[in-house]
Amino acid sequence: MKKESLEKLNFEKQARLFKALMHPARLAILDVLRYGEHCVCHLEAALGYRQAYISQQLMLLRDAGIIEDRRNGWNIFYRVINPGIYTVIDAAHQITGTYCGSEPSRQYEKPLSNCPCPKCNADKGISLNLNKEHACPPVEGSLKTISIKMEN
Amino acid sequence: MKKESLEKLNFEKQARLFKALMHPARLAILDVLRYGEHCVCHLEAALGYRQAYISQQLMLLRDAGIIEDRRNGWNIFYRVINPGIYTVIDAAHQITGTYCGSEPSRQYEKPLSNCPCPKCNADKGISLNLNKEHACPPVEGSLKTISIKMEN
DNA sequence: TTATCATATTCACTATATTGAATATAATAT
DNA sequence: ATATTATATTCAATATAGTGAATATGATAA
Repeated sequence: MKKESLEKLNFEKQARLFKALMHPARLAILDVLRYGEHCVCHLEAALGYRQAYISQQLMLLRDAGIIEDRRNGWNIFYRVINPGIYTVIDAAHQITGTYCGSEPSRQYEKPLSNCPCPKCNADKGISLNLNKEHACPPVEGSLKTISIKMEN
Repeated sequence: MKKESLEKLNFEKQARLFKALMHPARLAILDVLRYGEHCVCHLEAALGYRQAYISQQLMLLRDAGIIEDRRNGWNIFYRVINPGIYTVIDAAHQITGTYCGSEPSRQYEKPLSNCPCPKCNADKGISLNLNKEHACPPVEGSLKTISIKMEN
């Protein structure tokens, strides 16, 4: 393939990634998933969107190759495939002037009172049956991005 | 303002940034502008799009606060306001699998045979009258992004 | 098997983005 | 002034994205 058309393809690939990130609801979802997988009802409780709406946005993120899911009984847990997506998001945060210097919050990791998922009800004796391999957050700390000027 | 609605606003601000980046032609334009300002005819010659089309995309990038322009005689030179935008773009490149490890190219800094702008015709005795302050590229090397895991 | 729970999908409508064509503007040269 | 050059804007047609409402699926419990 010609170098020129290869480049155009690269820009299209990248544009598709940005297209997936260009919606506030999807950014909010990715914010909830920052420290590990969560089920749809957790996203529902955390963000206050309707279930069908969240499912639609999840479908889009899934089609874009950003998240994947696994079923565990009634619940379907979603998680980010490549934590590098938060490098992109944090770099954007630096430009828009938010999240500068301060750590993203872990607020969604705490159990939510209005969420029926096993993660939020572990203390109430509800069977968890969590797959340990996937229950671990993909990124343990927050990703901080720094820029380094390189020699040519 | 409530913390919750402030967060929603932040996501919207960020979404607008990604929206500006979600188009292949605009990514191609930003690629040309990586090492410094260029005029519209240079973008035209470099990318092969129609003039009006480029102007339209430039307007969008300008409205998004990503680029700014200055007039110099016949030519209007565009440049990136915040080079941090390339941190976002390069982080995306890492995810899509392009530009990995290899330096972005300076190909558009060389004079183009089919571009009538003063920068491309400096050797032919055409008056330059360049504003030195703006003629310098905003970023001298390429920005490489690395991720560091932080303690909580 | 039937009911229920969590989640996904489809459809239809509206809003927004893309893009070509035509035209306008602003600076310069004659 | 007028013509020319570089660039911007407007308009219109089309394509794509956003979103509510209704419905489907698939796992589990009774």
